Amino acid sequence: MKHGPDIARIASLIGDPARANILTALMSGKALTAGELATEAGVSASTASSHLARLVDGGLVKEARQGRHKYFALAGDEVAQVLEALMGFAAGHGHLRTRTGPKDAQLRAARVCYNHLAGTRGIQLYDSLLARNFMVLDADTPRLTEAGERFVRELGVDFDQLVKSRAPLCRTCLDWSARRPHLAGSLGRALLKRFEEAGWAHRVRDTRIVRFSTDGLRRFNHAFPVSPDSRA
Amino acid sequence: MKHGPDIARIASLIGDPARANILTALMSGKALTAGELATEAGVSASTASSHLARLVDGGLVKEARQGRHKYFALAGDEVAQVLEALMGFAAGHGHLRTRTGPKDAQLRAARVCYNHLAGTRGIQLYDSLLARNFMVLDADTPRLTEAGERFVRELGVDFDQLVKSRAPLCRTCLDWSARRPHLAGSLGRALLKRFEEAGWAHRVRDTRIVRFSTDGLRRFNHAFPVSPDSRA
DNA sequence: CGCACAATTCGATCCGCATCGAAACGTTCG
DNA sequence: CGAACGTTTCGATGCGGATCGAATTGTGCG
Repeated sequence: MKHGPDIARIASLIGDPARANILTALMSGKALTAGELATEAGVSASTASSHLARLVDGGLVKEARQGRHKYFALAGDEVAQVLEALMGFAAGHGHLRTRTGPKDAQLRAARVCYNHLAGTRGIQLYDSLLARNFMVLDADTPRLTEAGERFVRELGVDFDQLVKSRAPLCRTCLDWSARRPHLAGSLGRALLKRFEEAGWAHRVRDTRIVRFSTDGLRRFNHAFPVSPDSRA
Repeated sequence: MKHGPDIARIASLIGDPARANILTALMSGKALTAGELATEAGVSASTASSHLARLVDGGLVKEARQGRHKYFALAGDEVAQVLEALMGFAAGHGHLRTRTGPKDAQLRAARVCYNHLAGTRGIQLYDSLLARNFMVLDADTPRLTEAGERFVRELGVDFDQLVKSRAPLCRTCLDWSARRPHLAGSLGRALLKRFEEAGWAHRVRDTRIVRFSTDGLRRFNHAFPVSPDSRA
């Protein structure tokens, strides 16, 4: 009866409201302290501590002590993927959203998925790279072509640095609202960082929203064009 | 604090061992009766009934009364995707597999993911369609080209029937063991059905394993060739 | 019509665990 | 060293919900 892996164990970890709030908060990609997570989840410090211990034990969250605080972050891209998958389903089939505020529109447009760009802009980036053969899917996970390497170098990404770290360069991640893949992996991270450095966009404090400036958006559209019919 | 959708609600539904077993059983794609699911989950009939009611209420499972039994099935492809995502993570980070039996190897090779082909063979199929431009990713979800349409017609798929139903033709689904996309959607379903009809493969009773005959595998490899280096 | 079987409802039980406050521990800073 | 603060441990409390058996409803078959 019990073939597949122990899915109940980790689902029940996500299943508690307090822990779910913690994980959702960590989707911002930033490492947060135990105290911050406690207020974020709306529970006392002690309960939050207990929850965090369990999350770490379950492999969902990584901890790093720094002075007298302890910082927590998601254990990896894979955890973010699971959470996005859950959000994707819950968004459609959950009891209809209380009220779709303006925040939701912004989240759908561009947001950070753990540490890379997701939402409409994230999909645009992914599609554009594929359409112009800067990235191909032929055999393995998405793979950057030589032309693609030149391209990201021109954008100002420190490519040598990326290659040095062993982490996988390209990865796909399923999108939250539209059910479409976008670019994760260390390249996804690096690109988002680059956009921020270049002043194209900045994260809105305490949210996962990524706001593009009008000028930054123009440059982004120029760098990552898509065929007109797939514009969202 | 509480932006994103209600992920805790549905995660907690999956989080109970009995319900997780039920859902895993339903990943076979077959509709099962309440009684079968009860024994499968290892609980009494009454508790299973209660669980099933909750799963239906949560939108994870669909029910269909037929005579004096009630058949249950997963509510849709999206649910299967969430479950596969969870399995993918749990497989890696769960307490190391009790013992990797021969069944696991077969599951990794070829299995049914709700209703389409997954595992090494599923990935092979997906990659092959892309590599030969029978399918392209350019803008929207993967899309069958004209050449691809001819190709699947030659394989004996009733394509007109597929187009008539409104269900999306192509969809990607993240793989369980290797973290790679494979083909879901109505075309994915139809292809798996075709393989079974043609005698290339058959499902092993009461499992998600798909076993190819030696001759069937030869034909499959011929129909869906891949570049040698990506053979798994 | 009445028996057999599938599924559900009901009531009762019981365990897990989320939660908190207070106290203990560790670190930083004055 | 001592005070302030962040974090964790401990003990106690209470609630939700998983579970079962028995009784009930509903369906098919003889």
